[in-house]
Amino acid sequence: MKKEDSKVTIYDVAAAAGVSKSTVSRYLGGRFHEISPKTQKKIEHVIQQLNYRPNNLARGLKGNRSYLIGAIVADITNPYTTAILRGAEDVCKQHGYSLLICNSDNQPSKEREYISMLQSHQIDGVFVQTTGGNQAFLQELSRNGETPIVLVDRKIPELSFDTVGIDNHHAVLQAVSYLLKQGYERIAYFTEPVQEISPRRERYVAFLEALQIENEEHQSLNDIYELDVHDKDLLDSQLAAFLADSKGQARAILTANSVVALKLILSIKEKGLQIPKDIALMSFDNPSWAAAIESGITTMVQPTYQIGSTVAELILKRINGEQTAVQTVAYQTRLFERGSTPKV
Amino acid sequence: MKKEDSKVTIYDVAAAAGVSKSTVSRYLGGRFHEISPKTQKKIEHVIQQLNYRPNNLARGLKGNRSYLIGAIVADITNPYTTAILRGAEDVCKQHGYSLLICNSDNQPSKEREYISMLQSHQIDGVFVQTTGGNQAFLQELSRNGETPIVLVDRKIPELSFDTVGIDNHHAVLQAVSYLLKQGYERIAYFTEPVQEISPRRERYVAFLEALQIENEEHQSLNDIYELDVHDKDLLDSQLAAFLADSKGQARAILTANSVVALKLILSIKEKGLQIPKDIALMSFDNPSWAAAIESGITTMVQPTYQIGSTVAELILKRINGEQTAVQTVAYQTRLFERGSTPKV
DNA sequence: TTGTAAGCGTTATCAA
DNA sequence: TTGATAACGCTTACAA
Repeated sequence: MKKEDSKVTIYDVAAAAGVSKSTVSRYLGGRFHEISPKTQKKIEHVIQQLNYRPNNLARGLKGNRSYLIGAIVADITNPYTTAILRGAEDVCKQHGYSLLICNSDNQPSKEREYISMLQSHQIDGVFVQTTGGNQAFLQELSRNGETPIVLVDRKIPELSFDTVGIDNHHAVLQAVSYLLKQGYERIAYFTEPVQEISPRRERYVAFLEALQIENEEHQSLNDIYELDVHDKDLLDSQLAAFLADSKGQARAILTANSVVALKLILSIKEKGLQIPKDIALMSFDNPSWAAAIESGITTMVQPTYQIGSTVAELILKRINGEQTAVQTVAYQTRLFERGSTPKV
Repeated sequence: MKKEDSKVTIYDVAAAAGVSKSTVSRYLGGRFHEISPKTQKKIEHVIQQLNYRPNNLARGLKGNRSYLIGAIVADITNPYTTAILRGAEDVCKQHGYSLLICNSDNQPSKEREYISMLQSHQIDGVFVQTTGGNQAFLQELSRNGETPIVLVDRKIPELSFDTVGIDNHHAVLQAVSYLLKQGYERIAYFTEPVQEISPRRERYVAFLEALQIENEEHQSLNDIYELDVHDKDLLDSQLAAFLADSKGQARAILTANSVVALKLILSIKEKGLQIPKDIALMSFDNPSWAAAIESGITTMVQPTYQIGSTVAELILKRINGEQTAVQTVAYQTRLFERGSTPKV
């Protein structure tokens, strides 16, 4: 009944079925036309009996495939991230792949360590929401192991990797245009440090451009605030500065993501102000709580699940040898209007 | 300069350094006292030069270690889950282990498939927030491969696995006692279907008990509502039922987790009611948005990060052969008072 | 201190 | 339709 030796191998199956390893291997590989129906039945039965599971390590060593895909994300506790992972996971599972998930915390050094680790595990592909600090390592990973790499959310212009994200430029234009149309005279943009992170930069640039296009009077650089979500004092003072400067105007804030939005909401409430009466608010991303705060927070929705599944599909295609040209997929966003941005 | 052959192996390093594979292997294993300083330097240099990374598949095949730990969670998009993963990840990384993350969606069939998959990957250990439907599979995994298994959040009484979670009984007593002390006459408990999921059952039982202990008048079974977070109509009608039944009383709702809380908040708002004026609210877990809704939602905080890191530590201990008795770690929770449960 | 050789569990190439 | 046998990249006796 119960095998007491710990691991049952292909050899045990072969012995029990009275055939050779090769035949069992053929069975495992699904090459049934090379096996007589009788032995096939027998092997099937023995595998059940022994509860045999092929060893992926051995399989990978021989076949140069690990059936592992790496995922390096900036912050796994961000709902944007998990939604993407969810999409990727479904596709991977469907194709027999598993996800090795790594959290870079936006630190290039951690990202680098994880790249190494993933390389050791012989991952068949990887997608990374990059800190931007490891171009050489990524390039080497891609070149040396021919490992397909897909960038999510954040581009690296210098490297030609498949990239999946949104049309940031268009999204910001749409957001600003909407806010202006709602009648806001003064619009600020609150973002995490722009640095060299592409979506942040694209949104930043687009924001400036949007104001210029839409309304000549808004050509002020001062309405962009870079903040660290962990530095509450800085956030508070920046909010205060904007409030002071826009006194008496119909004003709105656009935030670069939901984490910034949440911090800002707390700060606004602490100041005893109300959304949208005292200040309107709109945010990128569409966290679950967006509908539940005040009369709802208007958001710019990214198709996160689809981004994730597209990423996985691209990787799998490359793994399976498809040689299409490097591509960038930019999804359109959707403006979800809620109570935080009423007409003034 | 640039090796054009894709993978550089231990053999390449050996050749380039003019030594044998064994010597390089000794270097990799950190057994420096068995190598002359000169060759050590040489190997070190060559490894740098060639950018060599040991192949984990080969290493694992030989040494019977994959340096992989599996994580089967119910829902990766739940902030409770990601906080735990975050804790586990930090510990794993520190010890050279990587996390293979699997999302069961609370479906036993998916959980089962993932158990198989993880087994194939020869994971060195696994932690699972189990659906409860795969006891036989878990037991077999544990027995057959001697793979350490740790249960998170949810127990399986029949199986003797290390388990990490919170003291649900105490937490509920504490919550109910607090609400009563705040002056609420009528307290309802909203939970996802209790089924055989241990924390749900424990909280359920504790809730009944708490009412009996604290206040004889509350001995009504009717104030427990089981709902499916995807069935909005059901939730709406259950809320309506409780509201109708408790008309005129000072009333509060305790929710079993933050997902339920959020759905409930939406439903309450839709009905045009206010928190806490019309109804008080308190929830298990402490999602980031708890502070931002209305005057804040009072929560029962679980030490999620610590739960995650404890889980990983337990697994690693077992992997490293520590033979301590099976243990259950139950952390205490902390009541975080906010505006949703004022004194009446 | 170093090298040789066997073996980990597979798959793939050959013969039979 | 099957079965030997040689890899895959590494670790680990055992020799030298």
